[in-house]
Amino acid sequence: MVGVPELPEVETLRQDLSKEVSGRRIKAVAVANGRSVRRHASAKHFRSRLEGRSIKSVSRLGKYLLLHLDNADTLVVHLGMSGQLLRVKGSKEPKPKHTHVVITFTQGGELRYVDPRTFGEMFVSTPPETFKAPPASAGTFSTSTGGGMGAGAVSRRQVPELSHLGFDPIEDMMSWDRFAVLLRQHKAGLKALLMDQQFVAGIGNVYSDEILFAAGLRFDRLSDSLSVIETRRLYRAMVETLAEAIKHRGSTLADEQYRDLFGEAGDYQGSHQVYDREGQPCRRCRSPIVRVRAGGRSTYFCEHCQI
DNA sequence: ACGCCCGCCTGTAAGC
DNA sequence: TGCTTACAGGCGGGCG
Repeated sequence: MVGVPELPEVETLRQDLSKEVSGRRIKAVAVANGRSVRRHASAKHFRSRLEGRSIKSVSRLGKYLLLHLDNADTLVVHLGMSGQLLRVKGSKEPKPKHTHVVITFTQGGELRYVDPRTFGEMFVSTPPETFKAPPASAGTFSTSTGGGMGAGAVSRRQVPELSHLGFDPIEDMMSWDRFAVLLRQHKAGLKALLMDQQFVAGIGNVYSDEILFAAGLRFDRLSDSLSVIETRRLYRAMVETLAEAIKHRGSTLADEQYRDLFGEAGDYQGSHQVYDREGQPCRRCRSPIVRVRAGGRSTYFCEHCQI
């Protein structure tokens, strides 16, 4: 059914990319489908921004991968619904269908971007002037939801195209009190709020359901109706569910769509409590998992365990 | 102003 | 059996 890369899948890719491509120099870039680089005026423009550059480090903001280049530019990768990033040792290996971009390194090997549904994209971002020459004195930058100065905050300033994203739940830790304030400020149903990238970045349909089950809260509870205990449960559930999924290298569902950098499946789908488990017994109370449509999306939950 | 819903896409699977 | 149709969903934009 679904194999959408969310924060845990993208973080797994980031960790592997960090080891595999940091320090590598880009020899050539081939674009087979211009739609994947649609933010650029042309594929040639995209290529020219990358060729000859080397990759310094790899970070992540929500579901976006950030490959930092040696000239302060950033190659941004978003996998959309069906994107895959694959590290291949030699160029002779057969290219999968829908291979839209191939980045070849000078020391051999290549990075392939595969995306059947083409909802994903790649683009090169240039930091704004204010970031290029940071004032030595002051860290007076503020973020939309104020998540402190974690790696997410740095990335947000460096990549203006991603300035709309909310805090990153793994990179930008915050106090429960701060989280409670944000929940009251952004009044909405809990599932809609968790999936709102401008509130918190990186959570999609699968992990929002898993987080809400872990928190014992229904998808339609209003965010300003939580008690102090419930607020803490939600924050803990969010951080711990995502961290646990990262440990298991993400979820590869029935469609096998998500694959890591080496083409391997994730391992967390077996730990899912509710997602894609309609009619199956709740692992906690044995009552059947219910599926409803909320905000146009499939929503799974336990009527007994979530209130 | 804000929330909902469409359009973008292809692969898969249910339905006739 | 084979074709058609529905569905899956991240995200941006438009409409109510």
